[in-house]
Amino acid sequence: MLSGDIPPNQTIYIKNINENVKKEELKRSLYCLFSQYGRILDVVALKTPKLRGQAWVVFSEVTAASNAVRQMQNFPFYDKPMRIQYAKTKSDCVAKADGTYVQREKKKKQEEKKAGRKRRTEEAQADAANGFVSQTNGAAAASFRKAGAQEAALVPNNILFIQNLPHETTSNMLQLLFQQYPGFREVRMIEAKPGIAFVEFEDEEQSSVAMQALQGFKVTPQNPMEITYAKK
DNA sequence: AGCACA
Repeated sequence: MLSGDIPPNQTIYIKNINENVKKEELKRSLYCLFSQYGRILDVVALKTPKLRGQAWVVFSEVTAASNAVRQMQNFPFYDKPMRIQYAKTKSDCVAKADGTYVQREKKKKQEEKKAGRKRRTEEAQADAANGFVSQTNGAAAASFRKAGAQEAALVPNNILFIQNLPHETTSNMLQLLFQQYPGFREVRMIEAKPGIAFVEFEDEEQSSVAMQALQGFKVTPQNPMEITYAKK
């Protein structure tokens, strides 16, 4: 296994990230890219010498992390294939949620105490969760798997590409949804290609906000919107 | 290659 002996974790660790990408943009792009696998609780990225080129994405479910590790493995992200593993330790934000969080200073002492102890239950739960098979995949990953690793990287831009719409969707319906977000310009649909649409914003900041807000929005119960950035 | 939470 590429992920080695690291047990499943609801947080994924990503390395080989293009170091030229600014921290805030990186976080936003990771959020957009991985939100198709489930609810994201946090994205951590530091640009310190030791930590640049790496990031952590914290999911609310281990299953989401497992799908992300498998399906986004080697995804060309800003021209570099992502290398994804489970994180080695629990993220602070989940420790805070489950009540096990301790301050960074106290943590040292606690490490020594629990050195002999095992964490069987936690690992067993994670393994069980890991057994599930993925069901829904977002558009970016789908086209990535079809096209293979030579596919262009997903680059944030001001135009969103919407898929999985019911065929009866009209541009007016989409406009109602997207115009509530600042910077909205227009919806474009192509008669010959039902089920998809392009939504243009003034800039990539604003398109990203709308993407995050409406990602997975269920137009019908069977039609969660799959939103990616349009190819340039 | 590199596993943190400023």
